[in-house]
Amino acid sequence: MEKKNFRIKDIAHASGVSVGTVDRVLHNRGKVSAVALKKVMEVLSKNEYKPNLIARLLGSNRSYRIAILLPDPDQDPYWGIARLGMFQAENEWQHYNIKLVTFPFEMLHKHSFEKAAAKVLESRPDGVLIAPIFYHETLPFFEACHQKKIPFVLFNTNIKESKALCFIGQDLYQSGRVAAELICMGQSLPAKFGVLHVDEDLEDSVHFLEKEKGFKEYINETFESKADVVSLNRTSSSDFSFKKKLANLVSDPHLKGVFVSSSHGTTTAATLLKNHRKNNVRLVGYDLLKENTEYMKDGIIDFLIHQKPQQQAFLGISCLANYLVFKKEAVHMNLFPLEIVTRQNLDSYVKLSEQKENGQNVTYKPVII
Amino acid sequence: MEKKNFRIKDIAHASGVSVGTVDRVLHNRGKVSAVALKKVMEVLSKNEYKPNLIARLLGSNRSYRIAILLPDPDQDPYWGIARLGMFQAENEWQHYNIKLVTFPFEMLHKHSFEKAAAKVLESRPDGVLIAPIFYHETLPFFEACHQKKIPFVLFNTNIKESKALCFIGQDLYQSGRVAAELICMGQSLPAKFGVLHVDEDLEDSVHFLEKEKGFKEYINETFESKADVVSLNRTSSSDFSFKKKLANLVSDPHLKGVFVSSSHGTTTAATLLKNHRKNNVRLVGYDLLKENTEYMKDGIIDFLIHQKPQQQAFLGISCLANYLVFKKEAVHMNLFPLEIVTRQNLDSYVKLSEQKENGQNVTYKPVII
DNA sequence: AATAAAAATGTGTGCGCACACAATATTATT
DNA sequence: AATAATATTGTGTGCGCACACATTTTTATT
Repeated sequence: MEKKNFRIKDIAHASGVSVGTVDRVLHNRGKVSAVALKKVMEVLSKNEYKPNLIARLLGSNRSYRIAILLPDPDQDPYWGIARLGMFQAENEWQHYNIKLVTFPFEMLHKHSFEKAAAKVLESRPDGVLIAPIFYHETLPFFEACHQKKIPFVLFNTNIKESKALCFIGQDLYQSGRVAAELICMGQSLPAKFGVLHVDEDLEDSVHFLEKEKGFKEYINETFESKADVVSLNRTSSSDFSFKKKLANLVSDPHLKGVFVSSSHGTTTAATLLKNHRKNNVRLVGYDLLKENTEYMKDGIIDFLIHQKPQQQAFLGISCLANYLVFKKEAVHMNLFPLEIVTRQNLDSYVKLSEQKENGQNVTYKPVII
Repeated sequence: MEKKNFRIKDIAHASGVSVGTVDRVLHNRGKVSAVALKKVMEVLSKNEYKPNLIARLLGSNRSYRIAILLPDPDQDPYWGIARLGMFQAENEWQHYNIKLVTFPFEMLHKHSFEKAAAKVLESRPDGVLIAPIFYHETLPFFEACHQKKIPFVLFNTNIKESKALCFIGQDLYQSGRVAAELICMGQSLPAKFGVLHVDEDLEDSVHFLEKEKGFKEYINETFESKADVVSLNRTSSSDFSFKKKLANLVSDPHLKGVFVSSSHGTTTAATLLKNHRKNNVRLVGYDLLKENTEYMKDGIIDFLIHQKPQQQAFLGISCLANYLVFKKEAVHMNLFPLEIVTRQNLDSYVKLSEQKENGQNVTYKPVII
C-alpha cells in the first residue's frame, strides 16, 4: 500500500553488498570489482532508484554565492523590477544556502561594466547572472568564466557563442512584430508609424534594433511597403535634434502609431505625446512600470508588451541554483511569452503582482511559467 | 564570513538549556518552567530562528494523498491539459510523497459528480482539488470536508462561501470584457456581435454567463448600446434550432465578431465559421488547444484568451502540497492574468509549452507566475 | 525525613545520503 | 612463504529536526 521509496540501503541489501559499494557504483567513484558491479547493476536495472534529494541536501551543507552583473537599478526601473525578482528567488532558496551578491554597472558606460565584471571575477562566485548588453566587452568575461568553471546565465540579451548555462529572455524580433501587429490592427493607408529609442546606446546594444527590425518587417508585410516607418533616436534628455524630429513626426496627420523600444522610454514617450495632445495616436511600449500603467489607464498608452523582468530574474536565479544545488541542467533557451497588456486585462496583471509583493504566495516548490 | 544558520542546538547553547527544552518551547508541547521559558524566549527574540525545512522533512516520512475531483478529461481537452499540469506537479513534489488520485465525473451530469464526490470522501484524502461546476451539489461536499478537516482548493469556479484553502482561476467577468475589447478594436457602427455557448449547462454553471455579462457590458459602453449582441446556446451537436439561429447570425452583413465562451467551443465555432466561409468576422475564443492554434494560423481565429489550465492545475496542487507538507497557508485568491494570444505572439506561447513538455525545465524550486 | 508523585529537563535515535576511514581480500615482491 | 602493496569492501558519522524515552529536579504526602 504505502510503497516506500527504494533506498541505497535497499539496493545494497538486494544485491548482497554494502551501502558503500552501492555508493561507489552510483557515483562511480572508487574501485568496484566486476562481480559487485554486475550484481548492483542488475538490481538497479530491475528497480528504479530515485535518490532522495532532501536527504542528499541535508548532508552536504555548503553554500553558494551567485554574482549579479546587471545595470544599476537606480538608473532604470526595469532593472529595479528585475532585482526584485532576484531577491524573491534568494528568499525562496534560502534553505539551500544561496546568497546573492550584486555588482551593478552603469548602463551607458562600457568602462563601468568592465570594472564591475572584473570585481565579479575577483569575488570568485559559484555562478553569475549577467545582462551582456555590451557585446565586445563581455566576451573576455565569458572566457574567464569558462576557465574558472563558473557557470553563468544570460539575461535579456542572448550571445549564442557564449556557451552559457542558459539564456533567459524574449524573442526580440518577434516582440517587434507583436508591437506592429497591435499598432496595425484596424488601421488603413495612408499611414505613418514611428519607432522611438530613448537614451539607448544603439551602437553597442543590438537589443533594440532587433525589435525595430521585427516591427518594420511586419508593417511592410501588412501594408505592402506602402506605410511610412520613421525611426527616431533620442541620445539624451536634452537632445534638440530629437525634439525637432519628434515634433515633426507628431504633426503628421497620417501618424497612426508610435512604438517605443524600452520600458522607461515608454514612459517618456507617453509624456511627450500627452504634451503634444496626441491621443489619437496608438502607443505601444513595454512593461508595467507604475507610470506606464497609469498612462494606460489615462488612455495615452494603448498596449504594453510585458517583458516580465521580475519573473525572468527569478527564473535566472532558479536556474543557477538548480544547477549548483541539484546539478540540474537548465533548458538552454528560455524564451518568455510575449504578453500583451491592454486596458481591460491590465488589472489582472497588476493585482497579481500585488499578491506576490505581499510575499504570501511564495512556495517552496516550482511553478511552470 | 560564512554565517551558519542558527539552529535549535545554538538556541539551546545560548540559553543554557537542552535542545529538548528548546523544542518544547518552539512547538509549545510538554511542560517548561517559567525560568527556562524566559531564557529561551530571550535568545529567540535576539536571534532569528528559521527552522531548516529540509531537515524537518527528512525526519517525518509521511505521505499525502490529494484527490482530484474534476470533469473527465476525455470529454473536454481543457480538462486534459489541466490534468497534465497536475501530474507535472505530482512529479515535482515526488520527493515530498504527494500522491494524486483522480475522480473524474461527467461534465453535464450532476449525478455523476455526486457519485464521484462521495467516492472522494470515502477515500479519506489529505486534500482535494475540485472544480465546483455544480453549485448546489457541491455545498454538502464542502460541508463534509470541513467536518473531516480536509483542506480543498477550488479550481476554475469560485464559491466564496466555501471557505476553501484558496481559489485558482480567472476573473470571468473581466475575461468577457477583454474579449469584447479585442473584438471591438477598430470596429465601427453599425455592428452586430455574437456570443456562443457550445454544449454548456448554462442552467447550473454560472461560469459562462459571467463572461457573457462582461462581454455585453463592455460593448454597450463602447458603442453606447447601439451595437447588437446576440447570444446563442448550442445544447448538443444535433441542436437544429441552434444551427438555424447561427446561419441567421452569420448571414448578417453587420456581423463584426463572434465570442465563444469555452475552449472546445472555440474549435467548434471556428469549424462552423470556416464552413460558412466567413473569415472577415473576428473570432475570439479560449485557450491554446491544438485545433485552436491551427485555426489561428489559418486566420479563422483572431484572438485567444489563454486560461492556462495547465499552470492553474499545477498551482492548485502546489498550494495543497505546500499546505500539507510545510503547513503553509496559500493566497486565498489566485487570479491568473488574462493573457491575450494573437498570431504574432502565438509561437512564443506554443514553443514555451513544448519546452515544458520535454520536462527539462522542471525545477525543484518555485517560480512566480 | 523518607518516600511517592509530578514536573521539568536531558539524551538518544532515525530519517537517507555522502563521505571519510577502517577492515578485509587480493595480488605483487622479495 | 612471508611481507608489502594494492584493490576492494564494510562501517561509522554528521547534516538539523522531531519525537520517544531516560534522567534529574521539584513538590506533595505520609
